[in-house]
Amino acid sequence: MLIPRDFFARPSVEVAPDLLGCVLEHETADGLVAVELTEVEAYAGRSDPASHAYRGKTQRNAVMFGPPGHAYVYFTYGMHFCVNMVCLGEQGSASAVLLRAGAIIAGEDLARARRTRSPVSEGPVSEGPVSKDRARIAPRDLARGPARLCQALGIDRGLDGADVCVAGAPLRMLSGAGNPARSAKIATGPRVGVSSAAEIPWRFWYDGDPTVSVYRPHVPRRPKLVTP
DNA sequence: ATGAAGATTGCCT
DNA sequence: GGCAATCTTCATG
Repeated sequence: MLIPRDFFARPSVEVAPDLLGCVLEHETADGLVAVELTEVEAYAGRSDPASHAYRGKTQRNAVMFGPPGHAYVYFTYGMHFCVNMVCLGEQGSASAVLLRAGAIIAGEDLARARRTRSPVSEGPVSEGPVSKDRARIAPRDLARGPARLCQALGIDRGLDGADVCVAGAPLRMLSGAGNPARSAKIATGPRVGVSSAAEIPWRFWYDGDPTVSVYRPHVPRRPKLVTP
């Protein structure tokens, strides 16, 4: 079932755990890919130093300041896209939930084809360079990580601002099967690297699920070496 | 105008 | 475990 907009009209920390088990579908000319969410992370917006919205509204994050139930897609590291669900749009809170990982439940072949191309290649799946031999990606790794999830679903900046609460829209969010056994195994934890509000559990995931991304501490790159 | 850092990933040793 | 790839955004001069 399509998720009603009211679902997203709450603080992101409340929405995040409820998104686990929900299904994000993207339908294109190439076909349909559906992902059941297994890991998400909440961002509080203006009050959150780690949020893109912390320093106010810009062209890039404008969608976060809009109504809930829309996708905020951003480009990072020169090659990756990540997708968020905008929550509580009113009051300029600009909160959102980052979709970090999921399990492919439909369109696995298409997802694998997309994941086999170079990260930022545009256009039809039938084109674009195939990088080395990534043809045999394990199913659990197809959408394991925020950028991988976007690539598997074929999400790019063109979907920034897309409404996921409209039936028949290319990108839509469906409610999950409501598996109680699974819901009971939701793990939470603080985000690493953010000192403020560390007491709030920002990350939510299905404990033990193989598609949950592995934590890799962020290492700032050393400054570019200047040649004399 | 210019530069540094980034809600990451894949490949290298 | 380390580092390159690659470019947009934001802050500063």
